[in-house]
Amino acid sequence: MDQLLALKYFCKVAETGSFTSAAKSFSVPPSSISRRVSDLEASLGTNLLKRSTRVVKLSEIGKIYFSQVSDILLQLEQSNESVRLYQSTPMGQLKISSQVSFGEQVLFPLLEEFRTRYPEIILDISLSDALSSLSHDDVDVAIRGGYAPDERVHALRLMANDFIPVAAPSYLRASGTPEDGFQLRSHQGLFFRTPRGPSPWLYKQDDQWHDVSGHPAAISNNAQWLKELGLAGKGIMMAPRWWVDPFLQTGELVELLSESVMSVNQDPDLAIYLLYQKPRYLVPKVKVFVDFLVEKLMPGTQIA
Amino acid sequence: MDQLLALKYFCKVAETGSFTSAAKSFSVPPSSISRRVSDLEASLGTNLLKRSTRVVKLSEIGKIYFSQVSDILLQLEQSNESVRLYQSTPMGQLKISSQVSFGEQVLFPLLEEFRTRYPEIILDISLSDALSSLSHDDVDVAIRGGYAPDERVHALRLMANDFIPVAAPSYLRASGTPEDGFQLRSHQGLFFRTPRGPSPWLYKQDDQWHDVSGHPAAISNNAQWLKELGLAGKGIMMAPRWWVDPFLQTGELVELLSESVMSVNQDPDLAIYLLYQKPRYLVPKVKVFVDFLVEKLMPGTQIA
DNA sequence: TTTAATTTTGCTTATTAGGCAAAATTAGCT
DNA sequence: AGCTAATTTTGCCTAATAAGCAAAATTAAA
Repeated sequence: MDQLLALKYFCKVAETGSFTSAAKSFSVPPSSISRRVSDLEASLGTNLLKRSTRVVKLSEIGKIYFSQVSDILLQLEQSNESVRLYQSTPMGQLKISSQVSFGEQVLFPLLEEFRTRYPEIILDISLSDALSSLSHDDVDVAIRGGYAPDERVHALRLMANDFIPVAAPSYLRASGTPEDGFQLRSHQGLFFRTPRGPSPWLYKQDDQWHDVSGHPAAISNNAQWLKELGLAGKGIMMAPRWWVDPFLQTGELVELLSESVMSVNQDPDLAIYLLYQKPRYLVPKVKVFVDFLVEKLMPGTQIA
Repeated sequence: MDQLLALKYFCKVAETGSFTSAAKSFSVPPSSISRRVSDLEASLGTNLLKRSTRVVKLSEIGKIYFSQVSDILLQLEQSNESVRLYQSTPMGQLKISSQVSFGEQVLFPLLEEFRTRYPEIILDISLSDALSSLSHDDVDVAIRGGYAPDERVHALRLMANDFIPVAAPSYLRASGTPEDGFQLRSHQGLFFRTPRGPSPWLYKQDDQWHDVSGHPAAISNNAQWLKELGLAGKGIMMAPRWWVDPFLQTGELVELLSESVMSVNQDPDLAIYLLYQKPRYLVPKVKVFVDFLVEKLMPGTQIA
């Protein structure tokens, strides 16, 4: 028996005092109402209504049951409504995981505008360079360098992630400016350690990749420290263009070998990806965040 | 969709963290659980669960919905339980309607025991000689003189209701003791007025009924006043034997023409009936009251 | 990478609600 | 008091939907 339906029918009969009018408001024949209410009474083993052809009144226990059940139905309707609200307006906790450096340099400056635009969204940002799969961790969206992972996940290419060799003018004055990729091997290197180990310096010549990593002067997973070392002229470092761009502008760092093809990875399409789960029903808070990042970082782009 | 079933399934999945275990506890195949929960999610347009083959976790809105819904289900179960309690133990308001004289003389002395035996029943006694049909008035049981009415009503014969002519010794000394039914016509009469008019005195001779009503000395629907007049020797009165029995014992009233067949009604089976509705599901409070009256007034009798 | 537990899907069967018409019930009218 | 008309209930059929089973898909863990 569809008990909830029976309860709705019963309450309507109790409210209107008539099976016929209840039937009208549900657009079903009166016989349906009669049967459902009878079933309900049978399942409870009680008479909820005192029937007579003209007037339908509640029995003593029917009155009690009605007052409780009508309240319960109201609560249920409110719960359903709150879910619909959640699905129609951006709200709730939005858990974002991002690479440390991207988060610090790109993401954080944007978030204040996001927060004022969607005050009902509570941001929960985790910066980490450990790659966390969306499914395991309790994360709504993740921002990662690399390439598109499995298919259950939307991957949106936010921006290129080309690595270029850079050094401070002071270093170049002291150690010389490399004119060729292979010369890098004799230089001091500041290496970023990924979870898969220190990123090598790769140099492409005649469709062949060559490891041209210099002498490690420092290795760290903390990009900020490496940047400080680089600015202090302690060595050459391979860094994403977007990350060192401010220093290239001021001349605090200089791009090396701009004519050559350099990378830290043999995959040609290194990029920053925005990853989010692809559920049957997309949650507004996620959608507006994705839209927001597209708007800010990929102007003029349509999301798929 | 049976939404309530879906909600129960969903809550069980949320509690156990597994479709399979939920399926076991409902003894249905896991596919049923899966489908019902999917339907529920579709009807709400949301993902309540984050599924992965090993672990099923609640989504953000799923957590909220679950906490609300599980409470609602609990409330509903409590309401159902309270109905079952009502159907299994005597409780609630018991509305009794009775003839005035029967109520005063027979019923009231019994009720204190009933009240102590069933403290959860709140008695609501209406004494009236107007015959109220059970269906119209909000009455659980009615006690009426007469004979069995329609079939939707249980009629239990509580006791005989033979009317006998009585008078005070003082009256008989002053006006003489009638030796024959027809002599009553020359006597002073104290008449009880029923809703259908004053009750006549009927005398049966040779299978023929004769109206032998005396001169009306007083007519009233108030039996108490008539009784006082009778005790004061103001006339003869036709009264139920059970009503005047205490005075016959003390000699304050004397039965007349005990050899003759007298009545106030041509129906032979005048009796006091206990009437109560015959619903599909008998309510305990009514049942125990009926049983109680049978026990007290009809010792050794089985109720039908 | 393979394995094994779990969920989902495709199909059929069984159950249950809807729908219509006729019968039964009864409040109100004359 | 009997009749009328509105209402509820019942019988029977159809349509919708949940259950049941097996196979496929998925994925956490070994």
